[in-house]
Amino acid sequence: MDNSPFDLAHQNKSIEGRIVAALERISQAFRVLLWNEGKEFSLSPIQIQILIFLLHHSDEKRKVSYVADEFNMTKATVSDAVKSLEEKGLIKKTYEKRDTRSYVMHLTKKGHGIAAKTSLFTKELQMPIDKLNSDDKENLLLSLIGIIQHLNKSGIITIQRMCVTCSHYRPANKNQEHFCRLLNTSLETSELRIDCPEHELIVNG
Amino acid sequence: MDNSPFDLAHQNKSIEGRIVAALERISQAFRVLLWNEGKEFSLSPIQIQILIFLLHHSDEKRKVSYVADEFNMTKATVSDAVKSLEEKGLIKKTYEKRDTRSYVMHLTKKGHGIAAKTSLFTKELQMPIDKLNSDDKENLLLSLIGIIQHLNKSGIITIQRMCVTCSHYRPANKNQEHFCRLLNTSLETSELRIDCPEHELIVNG
DNA sequence: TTTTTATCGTTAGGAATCCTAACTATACTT
DNA sequence: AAGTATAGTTAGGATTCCTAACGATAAAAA
Repeated sequence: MDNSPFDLAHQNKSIEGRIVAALERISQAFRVLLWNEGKEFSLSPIQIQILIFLLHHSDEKRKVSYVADEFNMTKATVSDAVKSLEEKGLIKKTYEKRDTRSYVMHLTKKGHGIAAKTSLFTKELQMPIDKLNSDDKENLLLSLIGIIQHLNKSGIITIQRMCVTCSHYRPANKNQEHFCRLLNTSLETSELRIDCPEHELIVNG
Repeated sequence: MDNSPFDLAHQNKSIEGRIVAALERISQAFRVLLWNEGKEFSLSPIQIQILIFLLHHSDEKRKVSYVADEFNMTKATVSDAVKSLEEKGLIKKTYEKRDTRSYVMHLTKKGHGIAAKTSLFTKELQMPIDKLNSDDKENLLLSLIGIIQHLNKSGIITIQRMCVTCSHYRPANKNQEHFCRLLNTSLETSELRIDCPEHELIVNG
């Protein structure tokens, strides 16, 4: 049991354990940044996240169920937050004829303004990344993509829209580049997307 | 304004923006993992985090104020969680003679057991990291350390105990290795710590 | 067509998060 | 001895986040 890859000593003393610890610290930072940003506009973290999400995603994703999956929360939780955002006049609900059970959320002018401002909440994280050299950035991105992919496979992150899980994507082999069959172009490593609007999940069958 | 490093297009289209997006996803995963883990033992995320923290840190850090700083929360929030942990019989408070205002938290046997189990909640993150090659791991660790260092400088993360902010540490230059003056040994990149018990903050002046 | 089943979102109830502000008690300063 | 700083608590409040039960609509099966 002592040399199990997951024993405590290992978690603390191995480089893998340190990387996890570092990621944990950074994820704390996100929470802090989100909280700070929230204070300025009297918004909760989830409320801000929803606003920002609406800024960048298309109608079929602007629904309670999708957002709930996106943020790994229940519909009830999202419903609460949406209610609050509506009362504050930051979003509007638009019901469609073909299915009146659900609705699409839209940012109001005011909501759009706040979303645009708060979407910069990650700038403190971006600054040190800017300073890395190109190779380090590529390695970092690839490593993180690998981690997310695994988290996705094991069901911890239910939704994502990365190239590497997309049916349009063909992976890089030796002497070969990443390729997107939808755009019909090869992709640099630095162009691999984390959140592609055209993402289509690979279906096993 | 369009070419500002922080405009929206940049955040989405640059590699830096993608790295941030990836980190954001991973930080969501931490929340999910913590929540899942919590369900098993009827513990909230912060309660688990405190238990795990107690598992690895010395007496002078096992106090409400320190833990509050560690997790970037107010003392009130920590006080609540501690109260709950005490009621559940997972920790005990030990008052010291020299200062009866504060106390040191100790894990009970039961608390220790749960802490040990829940401390493995990051194993899903560790698995994909294990698969990276050594160079990638080192680069990843270094990149993350740089990010944390910046977050620390700008006051977002108040406490950390990394080599690179320690008074015992001498940085690597060309042809030179990282060095710890306390241990009096050079350090491999893979040995750089994120949470060193001997950490002493560099004091300017 | 009618019934059943599935899906969309809401509400209700509850424990916990997380804050600010005011408070008690102890310790340190002068 | 008085004033100031620090440790932790409590109270009050908005929000998070859950589960469970609930209406309403839509899709599938009978």
